[in-house]
Amino acid sequence: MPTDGEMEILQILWKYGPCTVKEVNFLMNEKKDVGYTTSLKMLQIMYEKGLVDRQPVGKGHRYSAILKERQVKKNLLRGMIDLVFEGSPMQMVLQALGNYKASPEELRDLKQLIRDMERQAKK
Amino acid sequence: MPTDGEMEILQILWKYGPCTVKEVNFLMNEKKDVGYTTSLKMLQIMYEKGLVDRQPVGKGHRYSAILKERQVKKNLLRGMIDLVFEGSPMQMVLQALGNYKASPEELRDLKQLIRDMERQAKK
DNA sequence: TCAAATCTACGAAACAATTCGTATTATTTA
DNA sequence: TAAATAATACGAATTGTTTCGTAGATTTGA
Repeated sequence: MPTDGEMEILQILWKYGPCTVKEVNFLMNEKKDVGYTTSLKMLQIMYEKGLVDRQPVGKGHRYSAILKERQVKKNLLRGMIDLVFEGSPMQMVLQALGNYKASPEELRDLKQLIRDMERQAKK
Repeated sequence: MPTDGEMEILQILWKYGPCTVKEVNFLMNEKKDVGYTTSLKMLQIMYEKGLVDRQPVGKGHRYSAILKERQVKKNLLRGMIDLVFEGSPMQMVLQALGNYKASPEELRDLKQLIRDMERQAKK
């Protein structure tokens, strides 16, 4: 499971596709100050862990995420639900949506989702 | 912000109220093997951090959570939403509820919540 | 009373995450 | 070609978490 720091890098790779260290470091610095070698080291460690792949490009490398965004987020969510919300997704959802002001579009999406869930439940 | 290990203890304190180290340790061991001194040390560190309070009871202590369950869970959720779901609660909710089979009661709660949200939106 | 148990303090080991300095090698460019 | 730049490797410092061992103090109960 990726750490928080690794998640930041994964987000970048998912959003922008395969990147060089330089690019990753540049994008990282939009959120916080990080030295080049720090970004490099993170990518190297993530490579050892099998979190990212890399292709030689010129003399350097271009790193890309291996894990699927959807899968990772699902797992992280699962972990949080188990640890914090007694294994109940619904409890988390209720918590997340309490005092959240949704836009009309979001409400529409949400209602659509509920219709889907009701259809599921009938089966 | 509590670590995962600290969360496990907080969950116990929230659920059962103020506990002695012995009680905490016993309840911890329902989930995983932990030595008594480990539980003690965690509680001591949490006490130093101000995560728990304690009252002397007999020769020992009885520890209680200081942080409010609701507030902590809200913050953890906030962190996950920012880190993983681009700051969008709705994105997380949609992810959490996709392929989740809700019970009729849960669906009822959810629909009620949406009605509340719509009323909110009108204001 | 004295042995067992209970509770606590202290410290340290083990591990992992994060950060960066320095050195090496290769490449570009002036 | 020599100097600047770029990419990498390596290692180490720092910090935090989790886990226990050991030892001291206190209480209990046989």
